[in-house]
Amino acid sequence: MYTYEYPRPSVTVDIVVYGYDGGKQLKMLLIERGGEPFKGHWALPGGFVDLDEDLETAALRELEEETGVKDLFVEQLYTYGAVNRDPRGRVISVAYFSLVNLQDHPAVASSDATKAEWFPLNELPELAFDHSDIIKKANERLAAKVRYQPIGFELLPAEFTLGQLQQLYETVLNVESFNKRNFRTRILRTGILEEVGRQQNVAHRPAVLYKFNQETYKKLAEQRDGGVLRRALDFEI
Amino acid sequence: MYTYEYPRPSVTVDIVVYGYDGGKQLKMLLIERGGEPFKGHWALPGGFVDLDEDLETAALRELEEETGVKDLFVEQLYTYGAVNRDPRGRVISVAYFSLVNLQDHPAVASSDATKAEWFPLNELPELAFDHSDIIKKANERLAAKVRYQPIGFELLPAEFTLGQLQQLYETVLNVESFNKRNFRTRILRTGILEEVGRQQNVAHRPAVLYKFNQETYKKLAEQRDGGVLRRALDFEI
DNA sequence: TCAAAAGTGTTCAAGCTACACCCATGG
DNA sequence: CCATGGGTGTAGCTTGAACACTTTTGA
Repeated sequence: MYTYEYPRPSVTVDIVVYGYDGGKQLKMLLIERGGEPFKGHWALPGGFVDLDEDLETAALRELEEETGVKDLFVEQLYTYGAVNRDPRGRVISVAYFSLVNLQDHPAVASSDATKAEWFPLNELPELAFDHSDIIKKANERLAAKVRYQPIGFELLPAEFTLGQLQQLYETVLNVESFNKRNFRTRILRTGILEEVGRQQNVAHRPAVLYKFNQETYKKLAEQRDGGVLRRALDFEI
Repeated sequence: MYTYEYPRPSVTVDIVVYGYDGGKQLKMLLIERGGEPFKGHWALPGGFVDLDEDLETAALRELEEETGVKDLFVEQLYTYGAVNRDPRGRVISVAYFSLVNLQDHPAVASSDATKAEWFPLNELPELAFDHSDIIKKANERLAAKVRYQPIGFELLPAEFTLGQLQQLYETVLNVESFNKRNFRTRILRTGILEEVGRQQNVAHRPAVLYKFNQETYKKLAEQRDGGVLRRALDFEI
């Protein structure tokens, strides 16, 4: 038992993991809760933070314990602390956000306690706690992020075609289709893609395979953060 | 005394408040700590979250208690939870972010316990805890925010000239000077400014005074969030 | 030889940048 | 009448959007 002079909340982490398999839908990793509250409901992976581990460490640990998915980059999303968000008492949850490609992280371990599953984004079940709020915010973050960062780093396999990249963007931004010509021009102009070969055995003209050049990307990102603004003001209003 | 089956961290809030007075420097609101740890050091306003109040409520309450500043909009910034960030034990802090104009919030109450003061951003003292990390992140957020949101809503008095608005942007983005012509064109094109009069008694051609039109801004923001993208992809890299 | 997807050339309009210039006021 | 900051016209270039077209492969 642990005793304190003032009352303290519990602190948890929840992780929103998006997966992409090349199709027209992103997927999200959910678990079925094995215990109360919300037993039997689907929820985001997550759990209580140990006192001797950082928040991000806790997120990765819980994710692996509950779903078997590991070795991914997470980014903090938002912290949820409404007084009554958890029937067990005051629970403050730090939400994390991650992108993975399903080729690298297909295995979803079903431990004895929990069942884990990838759901298409437009077919999510009803969720426990305020997890649908968290997902809503994560969706907004993703849509914003895709505008200024090459999310393909994480969502696509190491080598991919421009067609796959375009399909991914159309999926994430939920648009019919970009103009192929313009998409290619813009992406290639950035210089963050590097040719690595050609497709084999496809029933059409084989596409050039590309990989992301992390170094070039970092240089460009530094320039941006260093104040070399392409436009003085954007007012993307 | 409060007893729990598992150990729990303490949870605090910290608030980064930027103030603007029309000059070439933004200011930040800091308090001098009256107790240990870091007694006598400067720090962000903040404190422990009560179990029956939301996080944002706690942030506003602590801010008013410590500095007398109230009635402002805050936005969540980031949550800091490194294991050893506080010598008192495991303390997780949810940081908030706010913009105010110093005309409306000049009074900085010095309660018996704490001293509060506005510091120019480039003359900040050494800070307690990991508060300089928090401020660094807040600065990044501010620089990003200014690109896509009219921060003048909060930082300027109700009526202002385009010259003042431009001075603000130059201050926040830390650039020498924008081209006046282009700045005016871009801002006015958005339609979020509304003429409300003219300057009086100035030793030069009196400028038109503007105010922000919140309604027009909301409409535009909804359009943007609703998917009407001005450009398909930005890659502001 | 056909279907399918990759990949290119080019036009037109919109937007950004830069520079030069005029305007109104108080001292 | 001048210093000061407000305010405007416009040329030249860059970028974005759109469309039509050619290329390469396996079946």
